[in-house]
Amino acid sequence: MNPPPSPPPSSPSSPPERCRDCRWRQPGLFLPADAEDLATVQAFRGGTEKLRAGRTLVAEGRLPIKLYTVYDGWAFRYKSLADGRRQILNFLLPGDFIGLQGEFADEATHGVEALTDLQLCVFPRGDLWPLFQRKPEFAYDVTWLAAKQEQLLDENLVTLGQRNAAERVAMLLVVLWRRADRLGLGDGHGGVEFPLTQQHIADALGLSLVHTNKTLRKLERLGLHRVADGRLYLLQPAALARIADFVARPIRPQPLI
Amino acid sequence: MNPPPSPPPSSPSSPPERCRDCRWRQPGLFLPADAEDLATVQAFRGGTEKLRAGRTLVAEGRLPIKLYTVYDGWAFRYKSLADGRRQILNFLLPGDFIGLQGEFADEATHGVEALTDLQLCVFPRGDLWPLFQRKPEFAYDVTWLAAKQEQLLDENLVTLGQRNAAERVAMLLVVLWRRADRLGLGDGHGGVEFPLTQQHIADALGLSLVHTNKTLRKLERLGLHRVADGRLYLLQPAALARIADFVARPIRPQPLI
DNA sequence: CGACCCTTTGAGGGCCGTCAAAGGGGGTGG
DNA sequence: CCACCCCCTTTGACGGCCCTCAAAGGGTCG
Repeated sequence: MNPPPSPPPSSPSSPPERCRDCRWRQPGLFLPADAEDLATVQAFRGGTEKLRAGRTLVAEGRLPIKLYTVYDGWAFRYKSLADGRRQILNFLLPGDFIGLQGEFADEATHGVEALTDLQLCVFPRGDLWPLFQRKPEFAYDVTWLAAKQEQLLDENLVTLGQRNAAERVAMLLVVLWRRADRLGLGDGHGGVEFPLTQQHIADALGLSLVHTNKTLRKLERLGLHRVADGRLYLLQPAALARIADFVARPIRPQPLI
Repeated sequence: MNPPPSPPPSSPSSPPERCRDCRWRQPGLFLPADAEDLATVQAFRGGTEKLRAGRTLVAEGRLPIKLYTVYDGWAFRYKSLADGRRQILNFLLPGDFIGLQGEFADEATHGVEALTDLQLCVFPRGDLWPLFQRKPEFAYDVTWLAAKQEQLLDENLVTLGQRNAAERVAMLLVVLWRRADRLGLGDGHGGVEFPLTQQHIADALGLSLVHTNKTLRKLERLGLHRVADGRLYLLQPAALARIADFVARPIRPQPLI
C-alpha cells in the first residue's frame, strides 16, 4: 500500500483570539469546559508565541518565567549530561502543558526544544498561585496533568530499563502514532504526522543512531510500519503492539489549559 | 551530615496520634506547617497502617482506594511486563506521598511494594477533591509533590538511557545516600540505612543481577563505597558523584502531607 | 555545484546478559 | 546443637546485543 501524495506541509495555525474558538475544544479530545472554565483559561492566557523548528523554548539551567500550552506543532523535553549525551524525556504534542516543574524548582531541570514550527499559548507564571486560590477546579486540572505526565514517564522508564532495541522502537512507534492519531493529525489513510529524525528516536530510546536505524529498517522490512515524507504508517499495529508488549488502555480525555 | 532527629529505630515507629507530634515535623526537613495546616492534614488522615517487608501495598491493575504517606520504612514503585520483567520506577522514603496517579486513572498503573516493614499514614481518596476546594494551599502542595516526583523520574530516565553500568550504580548510591542522610537515617559515621538487595538495584537500573554485582564490587574495590550490615557508606562521595556526573542541587524542603 | 544533514550499510569490538556454580548467613526443624 | 534449606552474594565462562568507526548515497539549500 502506497502512502497517498502528501498534502502541502501545513504551517502551524495560530491560536484564535478567544479560547472558545480553540480548535482542540471538540467533544472527545479533551475534557469539556463550560463557559466559566473557558473564561478562566482565557484570563490566564497572557498571549501567544511562535517558535521555529529546532529552537529551544526552555534552556536547561535557566529559570523559565512562563508557562506554555502547545497549540500546534511538536516539541520535546530533554536533559543533557556534561559530556554532551542527551536524553529525550518525552515528546510534547498539541494540548500538552509545559513548565510545571519550573514552579517548584530554582531552575529548569530540563530543556524544551521545538521539533517543528511551534505555536504556543503563553501563561504568566505568577498567575498560577492566585488561580489555585480562586479556582479549585483549575488546581485539580493542573494536578491531573502532572499525574498524567508522570504516567508517561513511568512507561518510558520501563521501556529504557527493560525493553531491547526492537521492543523500544515498536513501543515508540505505537505510542506516538496513537497520540498523534487521537489528535486528528492523521491523514485518514493510516498515516500520521511524524517529524522525528532517527537521531531524535535514538536520543529518546537510549540507543545509538546506527543501531536505531538498523532496528527501524528491520521492522520496516518485516512490513510492520513505514516512514515516508514526514509521515508514519503503522501497517501491522497489532504486531508492533505485541512486540512492544504494549497494552492499550482506554484514553481518558485530559483537561486542556 | 544531618544529626538524626531521633535514635534510628531498628523497628519502624508508628505515627503519633497527633500530626503535630510527627517526628518529621522539624525545621529543615520539610516545609514548616502552621497550626491550621496541621489541622488540615490531621483531619484528612483517616488512620494508620502497617505492612510487612516484601508485601505489596498497591497491586498493579487494581484501583487503589487510599492514599498514603510513608511514615517509616522504605518502599518502591514498579511496573511489570507480561513476561515477568520488572522495572523499579523509584524508591519511597519517609515523607513520600503515594497514590496520586490513581486519582486520575481507572486502575493503578504501577505497583508499590514494601522494602522494609512499613508504617503509613492513610488518607481516604474521596476526601482529596473536597480538600482541593477548601484549601488551595493543600492543592498547591500536592501539585508540588507531583512535580517533584516528575523531576526524580526525569533523572532516572537519563540514568537508564545514557549512563553505563558503573555510572548507573554510582548515581543510585549517591542519590539514595543523600535522600536517606537528609532524613536523618544516617548513623553519624557516614553510613545510612540501606535495605536494598542487589536484585532491587538491578531492577531499578535495568541491569542484570550478575552485572550489577560485578559493578558494585568494582566500585567497592576502588574504595568508593561500602555496603555492610544493611548500611551504605560513601567512602569517596566526590569520586562517585564525578563518575555519575551527578550535580548536587540544593535540596528544597518539600511539603509534608 | 558544493555543503550539510539525514539515512543506510558493513565491519569489528566491547559492554553487558545468560548460564553455571560455589560460598555465606539466617531461620527452621530435627 | 547441628543439619538443612533458602536467599543473597560472588565469580568465571561464553555469547550476543548494541556501540563505535567508517563510508556511501540522497535530498535540500545557498
